[in-house]
Amino acid sequence: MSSTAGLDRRTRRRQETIEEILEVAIELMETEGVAALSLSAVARRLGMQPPSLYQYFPSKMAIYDALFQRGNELVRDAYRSAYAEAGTDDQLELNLIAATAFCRWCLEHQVYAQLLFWRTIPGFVPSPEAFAPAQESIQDLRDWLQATIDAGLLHPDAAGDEGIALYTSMTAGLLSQQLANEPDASFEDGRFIRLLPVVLEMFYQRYAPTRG
Amino acid sequence: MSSTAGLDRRTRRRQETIEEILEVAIELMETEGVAALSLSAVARRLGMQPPSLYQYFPSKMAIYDALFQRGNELVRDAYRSAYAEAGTDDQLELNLIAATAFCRWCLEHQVYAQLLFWRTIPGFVPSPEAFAPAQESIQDLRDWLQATIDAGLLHPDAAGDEGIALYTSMTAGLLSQQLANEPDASFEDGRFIRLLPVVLEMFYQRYAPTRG
DNA sequence: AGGAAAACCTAAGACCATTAGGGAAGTCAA
DNA sequence: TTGACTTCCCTAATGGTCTTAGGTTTTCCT
Repeated sequence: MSSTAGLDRRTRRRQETIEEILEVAIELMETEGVAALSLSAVARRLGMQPPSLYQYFPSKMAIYDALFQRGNELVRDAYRSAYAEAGTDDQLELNLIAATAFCRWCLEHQVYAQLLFWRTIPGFVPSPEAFAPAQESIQDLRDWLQATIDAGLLHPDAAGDEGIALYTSMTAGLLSQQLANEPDASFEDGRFIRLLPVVLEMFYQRYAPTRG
Repeated sequence: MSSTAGLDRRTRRRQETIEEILEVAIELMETEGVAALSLSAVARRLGMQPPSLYQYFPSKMAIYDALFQRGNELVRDAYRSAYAEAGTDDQLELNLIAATAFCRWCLEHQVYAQLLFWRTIPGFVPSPEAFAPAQESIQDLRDWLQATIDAGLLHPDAAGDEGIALYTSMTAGLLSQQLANEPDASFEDGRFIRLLPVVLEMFYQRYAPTRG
């Protein structure tokens, strides 16, 4: 027992350090810019020497990768809990609630959003593991659209490839414009992001159940 | 005359060097990534020492700024000539032609697109001069939408702030998704960008002239 | 041809990521 | 408790980055 307890303690401390590194990395990216992350600055803030970080991550890209995965998990958790806690059975309203939670999270975590959806870090390619939760999110969206179709509120094409591409493009477009042109606006006041209900409405119009 | 001719020659050579620097910078960004631009690499390819570049640009950010301005001018020229050369009077078709030219140019000049629409270079803020042509483009869009309204094909709200925000967000969304997820696809095959006529159609639906 | 200006250089400072290798501390088994 | 092993963190060093300072060479006009 004591042997595993010791091991646990060690791995727990290690895990804590890893968390700290990621946390500091996010903070620095918030002030300096996502692509301007400096391992030296991270080490400095942790009271370490830069090479010590290599005990925890094999490279700077590995830190980006860990954050990519974490961000995907966090945003997924965010919209899933919003969805789960919604007090309604209206599938259309549920979609809006989930989309709102998703976009709100992105605005409140712009560093993650940049990492996840723009992928502009030179040389960074997310690993399959890090990418997995993103595919989960796509599947969630597909499931919800399918549920909306099953409820007779959308045309079956809405959950097809074109529907998904349209849905993600329209929401990503609002986010993209908001982040690039008015990053400091709130979710409510943002000139672009406040159009989220509008674009969903447009999507519903295009995939109205009676269509075709 | 010879005095001004000599001066011209000198300034012309200088201008040529500036062009070369910008050209090489774009090429390097295409292969290495936009944020990974290295002045040393630019100098190397030009057969110069890095400090010599400071004769032409006061900083790396100034190069980004020049490219930001140039990109805005180039994309503006691209959609304007497509618009001018279109052999139709149908305002809706003209809009599609201009939007297509715009998006196609962005796909063919992804480095510029990243610089112009995502603005993820840490520390880079475009100067007012560099930003001016971008505002011109917004004005062009507004003018065209207004022309479409005047032709009785759109509701007056289409050229309002919400209309513009919607229009730019929807096209930017397609571009954003295409660039991030499928950057190598052609304009015709791109899973996202090929939906451009679809989103324009949705826009027309929302701002149908009979609405309200 | 002389003088000014532009173009380019070297040297240096202050950063950066990363590798190599060593020492100190914690942990485990005997 | 002691010896061994692992983890953690360090210093030193390599080779890269942007940028400034200051000097030299080339170009050009009078």
